[in-house]
Amino acid sequence: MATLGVESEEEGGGDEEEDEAWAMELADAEAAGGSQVHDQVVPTRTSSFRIIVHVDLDCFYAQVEMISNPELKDKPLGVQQKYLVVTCNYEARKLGVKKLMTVKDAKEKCPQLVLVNGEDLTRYREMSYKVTELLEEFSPVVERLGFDENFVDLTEIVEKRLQQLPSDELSAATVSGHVYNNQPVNLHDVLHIRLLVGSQIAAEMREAMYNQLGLTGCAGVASNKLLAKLVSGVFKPNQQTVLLPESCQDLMHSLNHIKEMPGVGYKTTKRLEALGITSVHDLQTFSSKILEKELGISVAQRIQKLSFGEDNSPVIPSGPPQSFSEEDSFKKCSSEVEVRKKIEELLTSLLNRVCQDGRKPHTIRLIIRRFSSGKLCGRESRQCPIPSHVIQKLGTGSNDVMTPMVDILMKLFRNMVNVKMPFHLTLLSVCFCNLKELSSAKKGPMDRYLTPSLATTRPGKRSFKIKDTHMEDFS
DNA sequence: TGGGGTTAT
DNA sequence: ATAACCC
Repeated sequence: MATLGVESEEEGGGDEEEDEAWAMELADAEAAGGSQVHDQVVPTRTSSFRIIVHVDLDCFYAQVEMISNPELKDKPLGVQQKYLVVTCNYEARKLGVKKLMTVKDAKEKCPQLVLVNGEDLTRYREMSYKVTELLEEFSPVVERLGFDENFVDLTEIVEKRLQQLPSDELSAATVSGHVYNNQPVNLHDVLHIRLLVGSQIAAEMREAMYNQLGLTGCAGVASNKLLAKLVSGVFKPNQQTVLLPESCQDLMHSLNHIKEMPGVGYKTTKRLEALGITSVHDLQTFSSKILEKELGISVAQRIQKLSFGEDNSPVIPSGPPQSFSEEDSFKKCSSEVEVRKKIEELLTSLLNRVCQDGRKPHTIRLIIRRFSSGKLCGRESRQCPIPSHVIQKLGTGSNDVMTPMVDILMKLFRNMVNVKMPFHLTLLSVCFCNLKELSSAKKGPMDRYLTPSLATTRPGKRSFKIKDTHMEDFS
């Protein structure tokens, strides 16, 4: 349990109280201090100040494409999905192409634009996990955000490096990359020193990414995830920036609109605007009570703290994915025959992926989007458990697992859509989730005998706090 | 407007 | 099962 630089000690104290103290510290960034309780030294963290790095690859899909085909390197390149240029390299950006521009607009802006199709994510996904695995070598605490971003909690390795560093070398310590605001580093300030060491590790990470994978990216180093993420984007392609605590408010106020705050999405932005809140300063100074009544206590308290640059959310190791899904969107799909055909395509790719992963999904889900329906993003889904005899066949490759799966999905489909009435779909997606290490036989005491020591819940994921309720197959 | 992902309710 | 968030 000794993460985050806690000197764990076993004084025969109750585990339960230790867990409480631990959870408290996670929840409250200010709860530091060498509190002495009952003449027993409670894990005294020097401070609860963490060192977090956010690593953000430059135009990731475009980079992968340029590695696949080096002839694209010096040309303006866009990656296309359906009618959209989802990302593009910096050559293309110079010529006015933006992310998520329609192909039509992009070609108008930049007739020389070279387009490659990026609807198949396989190579991007594979490269993405190579990056995460490389970062995990520095510290196992790596959280993925999409395919091209990772957070790493550097607190522990920074401590280790400082302990190994002779004091005469400390005065020669230098920051790697930019310092936000050009703020001077104070070598007598322990927090500055720790961030500075963090910046050096960030530089090593970027070097390793380039040398081993050929990828460039940005990094931001700060005391929490929010700040690390915001500061990583300050100097943009292939550079890094560290934020010193004194410049935190400057960074927050550099945002021109609350919608630029990670954690404040489309819906919340609209509701905040309705309250007259548009800037970070507006949000900081708005009545907490009214905000809580308007957005609910949870969202209100979280985003208002975010507006001050406060974020106590831990870096949660992502581990292997929780789900695998494949989508296809189209102008029109309106017959059962077409639906079955699309489902078979999606399933073919998914079965390959699930087979490679090794774990077994115990739940399958079908997602659709109907035409028009006014709603943006109006999706509907149905899910059900995968029958155990089908699960068993999953790894074995040869047997026909396709047919029973398609049958299940078509039943889910008919449960959602009345096929006797006309319908018009614009998207189909299939998702495998509820992944388990082994297809555990039904249940009962024998199970523990046959598959010893294989926990069904993921280690690392909220391992504290959850009391380990033993849940049996639910979906 | 894509093709993915996550957690909370 | 949906809704919010992230890329």
